[in-house]
Amino acid sequence: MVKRKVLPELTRSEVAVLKVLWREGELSARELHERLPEAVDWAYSTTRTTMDRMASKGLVSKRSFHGINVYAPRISRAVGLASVVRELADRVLETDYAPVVSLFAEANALTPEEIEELERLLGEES
Amino acid sequence: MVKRKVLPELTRSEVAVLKVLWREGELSARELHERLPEAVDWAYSTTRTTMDRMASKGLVSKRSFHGINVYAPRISRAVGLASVVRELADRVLETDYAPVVSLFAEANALTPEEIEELERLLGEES
DNA sequence: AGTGTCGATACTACATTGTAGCATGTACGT
DNA sequence: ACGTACATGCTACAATGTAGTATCGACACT
Repeated sequence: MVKRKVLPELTRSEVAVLKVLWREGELSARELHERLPEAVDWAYSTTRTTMDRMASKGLVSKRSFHGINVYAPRISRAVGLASVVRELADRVLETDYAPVVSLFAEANALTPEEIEELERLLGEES
Repeated sequence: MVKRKVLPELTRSEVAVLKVLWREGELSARELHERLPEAVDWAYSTTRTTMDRMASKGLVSKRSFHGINVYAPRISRAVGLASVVRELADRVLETDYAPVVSLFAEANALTPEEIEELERLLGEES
């Protein structure tokens, strides 16, 4: 039995949000919105909608803290980035995971443990 | 004046289709459908819809040849890949274009000319 | 010649994602 | 007690993802 790897399929928007949460931890919608990179030029309400949908899907947790909602990632960086790596390697580059993992490892400053998990998640192929 | 670089924003589906067309040239919907990579697991009608929408947007040309429609790319590999590189570098990795371009150059076996154009399109930053 | 089959086309349909606005509620300063 | 700031829940609409149906022409068969 293959124990199907259920790496989530992340949209571009979801990756953008998760990246902030991985870096900063639990945040309110407003805080997250302000920390989104420049390239993500959303209206605040767009951030809100995106985060609520992500909460419905289980990608982030949502809890009320003294009246305001705070969100935290529910998938690890390794899992999230593995998903992006797989998508890129399989559908765009059609190449091995290895060089893509290297690029991500450098750019996202992954720890050795994260890199290891990432490779494990990808099925340690090549 | 900055001569706004109008690299198109390509969806994942569009990239998948373009990749086939860049490799094979002009194809009918059926031919293209059969040549899509395994990872793209569409019904034939999905391929049709996607291609027609791409034709409407000007990403591919569509002409009737002896009764059947054939499609050809309207943007070069350099332009298409530059678009993907930019998206990846800006929104996911938040890093320079250079290492990403390298990865793409290798995986997609770009010619030196294409690499050059790609870098030019990205604004030869770092 | 009439008819069934096959592939191609045009058209329609519905869910998800991208993007954003509005109405309402609550805390806080004055 | 009241206005001002945000926060929240809801609604909306366009683009994209994904796919089905109706129709039509070419060709084989009877």
